Amino acid sequence: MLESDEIDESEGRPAVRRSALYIGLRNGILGHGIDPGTKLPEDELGAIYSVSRTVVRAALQALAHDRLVRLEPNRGAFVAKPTRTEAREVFEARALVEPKVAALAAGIATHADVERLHRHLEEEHKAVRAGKDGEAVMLSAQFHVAIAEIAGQSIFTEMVRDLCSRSSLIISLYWRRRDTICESHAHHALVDAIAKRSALDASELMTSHLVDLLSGLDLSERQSSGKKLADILMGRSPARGSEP
Amino acid sequence: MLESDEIDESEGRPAVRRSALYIGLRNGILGHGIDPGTKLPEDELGAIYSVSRTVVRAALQALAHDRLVRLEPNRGAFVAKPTRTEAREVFEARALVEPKVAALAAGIATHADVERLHRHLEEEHKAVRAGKDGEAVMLSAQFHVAIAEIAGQSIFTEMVRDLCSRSSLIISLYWRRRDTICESHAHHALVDAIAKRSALDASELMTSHLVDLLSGLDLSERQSSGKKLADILMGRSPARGSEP
DNA sequence: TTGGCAGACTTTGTATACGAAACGCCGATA
DNA sequence: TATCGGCGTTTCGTATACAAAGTCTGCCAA
Repeated sequence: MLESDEIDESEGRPAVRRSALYIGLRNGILGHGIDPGTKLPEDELGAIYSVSRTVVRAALQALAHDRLVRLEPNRGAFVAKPTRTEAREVFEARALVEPKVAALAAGIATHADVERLHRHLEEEHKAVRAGKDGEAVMLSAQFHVAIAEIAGQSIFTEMVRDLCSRSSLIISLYWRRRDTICESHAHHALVDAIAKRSALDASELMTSHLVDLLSGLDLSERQSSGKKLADILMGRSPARGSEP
Repeated sequence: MLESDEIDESEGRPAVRRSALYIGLRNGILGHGIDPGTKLPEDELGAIYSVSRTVVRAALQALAHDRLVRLEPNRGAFVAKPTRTEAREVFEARALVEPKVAALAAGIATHADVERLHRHLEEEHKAVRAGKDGEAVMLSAQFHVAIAEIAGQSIFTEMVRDLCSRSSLIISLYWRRRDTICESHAHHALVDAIAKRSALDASELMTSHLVDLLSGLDLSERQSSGKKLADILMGRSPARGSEP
């Protein structure tokens, strides 16, 4: 509820207009209420939110730039379906950016910042215990963004926000059953390192946390046969490993 | 002007529609035909390109997401004016991302890739010799993007593209007179390192090249008194209360 | 002369309307 | 019976129209 606002009302970007539709749709996708690949017809969305197609299109375009929806010319909008390759690339980018950001954050975090992270952790725990999986993933992403905000580098914050958004989508697609507890544990350790102002620890913990996250994903090339076939026929990414 | 297309027709992003207006405006800003801070009225742009305000708004929104224009609610669109802080952050981000990207590129560059870079270098030289300053900066940015494309990581490519766009704007704002030759020299050395498949060299050369670029900028807080004053009065914290 | 106010003008924000392209259905034909 | 082509429906793309917010100018009063 209240955190819906916090996602986008972060102090970093004052100028960009974000309609209620944008926020709602974004939370819907990130909270896994809407499956990847789902079509998002303009009329329908306009009817739901009682706005005209004009504003729907604007929101859709913004979401498309965030890579959360895919705009196909003359076809419409669909919630994005990152490929495994994209997924790997996203995590490779995170592995580069986030340890650096964590180190920066550890270097300048105030007591209030640490307090804030602790509160966030609390919420995460609550969501996990309540079994609200989608919300937990969303809060987890917000945790990473929160660290970036502490680091105080707006460009890095943007990057992390973007990458975490996509990661949420990726997780909803490629997550294989595994214990979520370990993640919360990693977050705790991270906060401790930041509280201790240990940049090195924070950096290394972030690295291993991301490796851990990635290892929880099923990014092997096979899996659902129909999808692969469709991809090949469409000409999207035919080259890499062929599946018998 | 054939390169105008190449900027945005890169193979990385097939779905996003980019109107002629978007491309034209982008090139106008990046090529320094339009000064930062300039207002971009919807009607005027629509008249120039013979399109309705609908498509103008879409292009403006896309540009805003690229941080090339700034959208002020009920005020209109202005070409962005990065602050010195933002400028520093952009280059800090580049310092993190681009050496990594250069190393990746060096690791997998084909002969054709190196050839392409050489051709690009040639164009850069031509632009510099012709005294086309704006075009030279634009080509320089494209060079960095080209390296990212060779690296073959679409997320990194996006990042570099974004950061280079902003850098063009930053350079047009904060560049202090200095020799441009050194830059071309750095690019040459970079290509050589990539041709030799030396990831370490490429990484280090990129780092020093970026440091060099940054040192060519005047990012000190004072500088031209008039502009500074205007900045303070306009952007920072306008004295809310009435003047005694 | 200066400060404040009210009006018109300009520019943006949103809605609606119309044209175009794509998809699906159905019948005709080999 | 399977395939191909035409037609209708649906949805998107663009233009235009109207409403709201902001800005500027000119006037009046202190």
